[in-house]
Amino acid sequence: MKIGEAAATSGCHLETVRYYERIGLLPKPQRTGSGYRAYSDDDVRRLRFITRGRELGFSLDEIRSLLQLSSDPGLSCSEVDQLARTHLGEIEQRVKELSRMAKELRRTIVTCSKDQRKDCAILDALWCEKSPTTNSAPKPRKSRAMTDVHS
Amino acid sequence: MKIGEAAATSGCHLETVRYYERIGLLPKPQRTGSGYRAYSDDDVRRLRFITRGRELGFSLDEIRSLLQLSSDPGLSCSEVDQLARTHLGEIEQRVKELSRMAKELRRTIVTCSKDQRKDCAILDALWCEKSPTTNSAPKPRKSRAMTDVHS
DNA sequence: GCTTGACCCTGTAGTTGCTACGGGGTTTAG
DNA sequence: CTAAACCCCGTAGCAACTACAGGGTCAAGC
Repeated sequence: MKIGEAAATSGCHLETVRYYERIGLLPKPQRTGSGYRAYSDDDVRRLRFITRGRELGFSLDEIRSLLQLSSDPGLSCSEVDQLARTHLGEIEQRVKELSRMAKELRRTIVTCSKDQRKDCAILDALWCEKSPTTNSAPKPRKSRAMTDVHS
Repeated sequence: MKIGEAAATSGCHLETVRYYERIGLLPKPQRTGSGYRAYSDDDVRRLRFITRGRELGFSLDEIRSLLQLSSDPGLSCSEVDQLARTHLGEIEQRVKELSRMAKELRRTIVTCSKDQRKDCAILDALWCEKSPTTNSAPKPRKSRAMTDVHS
């Protein structure tokens, strides 16, 4: 199977397949006499493993670990489980953050569309003086002025 | 105000401030006699605008638009509103995708922890033969074999 | 006066996960 | 025999930073 077909059947971009090979996620495939990549069924399965992992939001590094764990005859299911749980936690965290964002945006958009004149609630929300959560300036060392501004 | 303080009060990394200047999101600030950046209150407000925008998930390009709309005396609130609504839609989409991922992962993790032996449900899910949604191979053009594999 | 350390400067390269390009070679249908 | 469709390689680009290396500045303490 040539690269184009391998890419199509595993649902990823042709250049992505070469990229996975370049970073060592996919083994270097056989070559035809004219230098074309020739993928075995196993290669394609591995590629599908990767794309499915990506669909589930695993990073390429995590997928690398999963592949390694998978090939380990010592069968370390608990490590796989741990990796998946950690990853799930991260996704849930991200969902929470995005939901918070969405909520705030929705709120702002609603109040904005009420008064469609002079003041825009969305811009106001962005310009607002609310100080960022926790941050101290780096000890201004008795910062005497800064009067010598030029140009 | 020097860069370190400006960064701290607006809640972003010092190098990020320089980055925003480099890409033209933040105007080039005044300089002290010794070449240090000297930020005005307006500069810092603008920086805060940017960081707040980022917190709401706007891209730097979107923030650039918001800043431009904001400075427009012709007051085009509807454009701001449109941008925010589009952005909200994207965030909601992302939340949906991530929630789907999380759901599938949770399902897989649960079934995996049941049988903590030979077969790992998580790896199985990744190795599974389920073909990717919609994808046709690129017309194998009667692809005659590929028998000439070498090396 | 001199050192120490915190701060600042510039420019460049790295990160993740691709995607796109230029400039070529190969294969096969018509 | 030509044109289209496929493949090769290497490099550069994207977003949005972050992290150096290799220097300069400045105030305080000894």
